[in-house]
Amino acid sequence: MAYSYEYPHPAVTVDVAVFTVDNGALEVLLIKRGEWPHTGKWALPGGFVEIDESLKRAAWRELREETGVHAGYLEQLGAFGHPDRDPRERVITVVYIALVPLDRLRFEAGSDAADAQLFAISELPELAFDHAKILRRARERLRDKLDVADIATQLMPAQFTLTELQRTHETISGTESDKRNFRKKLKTLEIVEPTGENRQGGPHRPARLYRATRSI
Amino acid sequence: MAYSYEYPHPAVTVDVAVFTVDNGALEVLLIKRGEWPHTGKWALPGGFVEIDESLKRAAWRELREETGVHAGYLEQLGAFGHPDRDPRERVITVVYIALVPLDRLRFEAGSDAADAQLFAISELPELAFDHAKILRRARERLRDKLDVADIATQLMPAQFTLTELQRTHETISGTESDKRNFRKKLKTLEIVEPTGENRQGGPHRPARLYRATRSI
DNA sequence: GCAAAAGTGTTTGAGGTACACCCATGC
DNA sequence: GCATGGGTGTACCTCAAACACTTTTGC
Repeated sequence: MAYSYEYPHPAVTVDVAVFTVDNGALEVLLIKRGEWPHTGKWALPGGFVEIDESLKRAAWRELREETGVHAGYLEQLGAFGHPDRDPRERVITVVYIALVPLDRLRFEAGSDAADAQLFAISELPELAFDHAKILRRARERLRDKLDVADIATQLMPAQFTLTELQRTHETISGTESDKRNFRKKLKTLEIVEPTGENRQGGPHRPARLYRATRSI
Repeated sequence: MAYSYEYPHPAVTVDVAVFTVDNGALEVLLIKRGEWPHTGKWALPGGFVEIDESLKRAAWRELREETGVHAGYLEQLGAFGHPDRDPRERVITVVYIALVPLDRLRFEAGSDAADAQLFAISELPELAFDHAKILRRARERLRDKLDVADIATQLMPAQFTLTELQRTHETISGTESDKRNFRKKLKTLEIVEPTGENRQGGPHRPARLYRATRSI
């Protein structure tokens, strides 16, 4: 008990909602808790903020520890601090949203590797703490802020079909769009370009593969 | 030194950016600091989060203490936690944005009343801590999220002229709009209605006064 | 040959933008 | 009577939405 203060201080953590896309479906990385409280439930990866570490740096550290990723999209969602969200002590958490293409995710490398798993955002398991509420807010944030260009550059794997891009956009925005209108819009935006390769995905015409144009 | 922890804990504060509109100009409430650090500089009103108090509740408390206001628009901007933003100890602050019509502001009633003052957002004084950065982010948030309906219902006084509403919208959005187009848009939105009164403001035709329609 | 997804243009309507003059008042 | 801001309508253009058929493959 080495650290004393005149007034009570809360603990501060960062939690990271790592989103990715698999086959047009939006997924989030969760860790199965091995300790009390909420043993056996799933939770966002996270941990305590070091005393001389900025919030964003702490978020990067957590992201790197859990996924091996050390670059990409990382944005603060906000602070969550209901007094009894954690039964151990008063814990205020600052939540970040990370977007990582599936083919750059290496969540087996994390320390809690055995119990890390991707879940479709539409089929979440029972979540620890207030993480269900946090994920609802994270999803709202994605819906409001993420446009097709962000999805193509930040969230899709290196190569993808236009239908996969459209499915992802529909999942995130919560709306359906017309195939021809969607592709027409992509032409004017100039955010994707064909790779020249095709992908065969079943008993039908092969789909042309695209990549995000690296502008910036 | 009554409160001890096994690991170092940061202090957590809430700061509130209280915005209002005076005569079409966007203003923010600042408090002149009387103590070290940053003595004499201006700062956002704020204070420590009580150990059993939610973040939002702490923001309401600060808002009430400084302005007497206990209802209206209050939204979290985010957490700011650079390790040396405060020389006393590690302090992480959670910032809230409040919108208060000028005619409901009673900032004389606050405890630090003598040194509370409204400043036009375009003419800020030297600010304490990282509050200049915080206010830039707050302004961006208002620009991105606040539409004309929000301005009319949350930020304008009980009665206002359409030109004042337009000036405020232009200040917040950072764009200029055409008078006729602006008023045409207001008609389709149905967010304001005439009060029947006029206001004389100089050597010209009197302006009709409007109020926000209360349609929740 | 048939099931299954890929790919491809045109028409229409709504909403945003550009633009100029008369009105009521104080001095 | 003149300076000052208040108040009003039309034409055009851009962009989003609606809409159907042919192509390529596996079985």
